[in-house]
Amino acid sequence: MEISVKGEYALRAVFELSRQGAPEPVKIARIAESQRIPQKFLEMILAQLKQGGYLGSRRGADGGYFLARPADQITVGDILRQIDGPFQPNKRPFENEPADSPFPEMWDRVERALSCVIDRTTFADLVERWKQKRSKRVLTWQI
Amino acid sequence: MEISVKGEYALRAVFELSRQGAPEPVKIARIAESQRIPQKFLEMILAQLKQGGYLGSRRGADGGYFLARPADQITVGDILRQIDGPFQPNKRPFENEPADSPFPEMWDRVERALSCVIDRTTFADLVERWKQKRSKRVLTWQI
DNA sequence: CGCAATCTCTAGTAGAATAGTAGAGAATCG
DNA sequence: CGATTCTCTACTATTCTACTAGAGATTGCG
Repeated sequence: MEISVKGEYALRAVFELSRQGAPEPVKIARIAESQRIPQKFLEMILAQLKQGGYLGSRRGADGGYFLARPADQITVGDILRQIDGPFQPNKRPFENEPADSPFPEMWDRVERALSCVIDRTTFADLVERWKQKRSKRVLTWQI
Repeated sequence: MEISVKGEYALRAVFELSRQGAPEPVKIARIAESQRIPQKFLEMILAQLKQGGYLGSRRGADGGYFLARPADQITVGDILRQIDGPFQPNKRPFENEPADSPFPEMWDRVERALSCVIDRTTFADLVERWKQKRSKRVLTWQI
């Protein structure tokens, strides 16, 4: 019942790209710096996200990574599953469990409850909430 | 985003004790056999659950483990947290994250969604569902 | 009491996963 | 060309997971 650091990094990286909004590529080094992620580790993560079809990239002087589709079409669940693998606690260790075990049903409930959050939260949502929070902070700061 | 095998074993063990209903202690060996859990591993798990106040035990000839409180007052969440530790993906790696990060709020939502299932499901519920399932099976079997 | 059954406590361990690091290679742009 | 940046392969220290081994402490019974 843990989210890996790698998964968390991946979310932050995609959030960073979503926040820019611009279609220009962002360099790994900049993402790493602004989100405080070890750069070499981030390289692996971004490659994995590209391979999943969520990011695109360009090499060379003005290269970098960018979203492969709009931020409102990428969910938190997409990214977590791409990085940490599927979340299915149910069909794991017990091959020969009795057919009337009450646990698979419960795991289904858990999965659905979780899905309601992570598969419905897009990065556009996250950016919007972030903007709202920031504007509040600026307001109170001004008073 | 995984449940450990140890956690799953713990759930099955407590379910086994709840199913009996009887206040007589059940031997480790029997729980291990009927739920197909390595006995020595189960010993550690049961000790941990006792230490958490969920189980009681008695040594000697007719010894064994038993529920320390009624099955409708032990939840799946209780057991999972006792074995696998608390589920809080939020306050983990980023000490110096910006105050306007949108992630802590999202992790709160996740935690609440999860809690709605695991902290509301008691072992009495599980036993009841199991009985229902079993009676259905018997019925169709009889037709 | 003596003894068998059972829980309890300490220690160890093989293998996998996590969270990285290092460094050379390939593409892109001016 | 050559500087910049992504890309690919390989390596590694540390921790975690899922166990196992064996001696010790309690309890109930005859």
